[in-house]
Amino acid sequence: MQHRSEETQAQIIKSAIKLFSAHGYTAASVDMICKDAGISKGAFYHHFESKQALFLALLDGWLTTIDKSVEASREMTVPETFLQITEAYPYIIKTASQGLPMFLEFWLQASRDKKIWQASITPYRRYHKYFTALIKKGVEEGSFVEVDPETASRLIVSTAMGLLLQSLLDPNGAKWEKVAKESSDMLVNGLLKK
Amino acid sequence: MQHRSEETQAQIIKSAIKLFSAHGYTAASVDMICKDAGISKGAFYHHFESKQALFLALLDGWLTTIDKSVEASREMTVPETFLQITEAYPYIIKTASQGLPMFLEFWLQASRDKKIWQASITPYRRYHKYFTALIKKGVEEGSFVEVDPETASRLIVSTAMGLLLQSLLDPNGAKWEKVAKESSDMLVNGLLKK
DNA sequence: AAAAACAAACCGACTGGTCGGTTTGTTTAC
DNA sequence: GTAAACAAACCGACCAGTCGGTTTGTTTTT
Repeated sequence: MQHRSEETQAQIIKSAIKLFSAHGYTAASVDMICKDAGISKGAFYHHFESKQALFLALLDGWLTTIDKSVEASREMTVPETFLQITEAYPYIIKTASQGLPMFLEFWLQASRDKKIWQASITPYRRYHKYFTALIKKGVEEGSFVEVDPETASRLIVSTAMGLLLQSLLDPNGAKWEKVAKESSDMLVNGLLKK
Repeated sequence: MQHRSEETQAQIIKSAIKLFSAHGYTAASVDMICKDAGISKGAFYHHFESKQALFLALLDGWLTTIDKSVEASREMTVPETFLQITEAYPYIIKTASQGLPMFLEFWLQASRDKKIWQASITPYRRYHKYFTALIKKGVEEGSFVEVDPETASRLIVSTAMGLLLQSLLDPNGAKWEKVAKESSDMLVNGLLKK
């Protein structure tokens, strides 16, 4: 009986991502999600306590994905890590363009909803801390120029987010993958010691 | 009767900004806006054709504000303009912290609604063009290092937006005014020829 | 091995309430 | 007096969430 249950839950999540992205958290109704997932409302409330609980589950899944990719880069040296991130940008842009409205939705909900805010802010601060430590290590190693790791971390994250936002607003306004690659090159070049 | 009418309209807009920011476009109802503005629904629909029309009016007003500040910097030299922007960051951060969810709301709605998208994308492209031309001029003048003006423009806008976003998510997580100042210093220093 | 007992998964009609928008009637200004 | 400005009652559609009942699969008993 477990297999069917898992499948249903996966289908709900899949439809939820699709519909929250397309219409927003408020506008995407539970009825819509159920219809899209091909299940009943009863099944929905069997798997999730509330609409918000589903949203939090989505957030959790998304964070797990990021955690995995961060974990994967744990073994590398500092410049290697940054090189990897730089090279991953086009891929991120490409894949994020679909999930991005969803990401923005998290952001917006977090700024309004205490529960969602707390679920968002902890991992955000954790990533920031990790990034800052990485840069600090790079500076201490001598592979980076002397910068304030705290600020540099915020700057890098800002760039990534800003580019994603722009690519969301105007997908055909520029070759975003190219812009992303060049932008991060500019940033990293300014950071790496020659 | 014109005076009272203008006052009512101004009150509707004021309440709309407040409530759209606080609850989002969908969640902020016309009833809520009317109640907050201290008017009736009849008065609302006398002044605005629809909820969306009000939203577009808000966008229009916001764009006019930006236009004015861009116009004000038309007279300056290129490095002067950038210096001004750099110094304006703390002010922007400070004032935007309340209006930012509204700004994000525009973004999100634009990614879903054709009408709002068209009202957003034209000025966005115009600003980008203006910014690119500014950097190009700076490069040609010799005051900037050799960069692709297109990319540099996107990068600068990205940084600004990313910082605003981060400050929205975690207002007390950092001294954002300081981070903004330092970040733009980093960027401009990398751009200006010494 | 078959029946009985059980529990998880699921269904869909229903509820109380809210939504954007309309209609109808009243007030206010000129 | 008449037209713009506003108020209030109202409409059908839709919302998140509930609930009594049904199906489906597993475990226990015989």
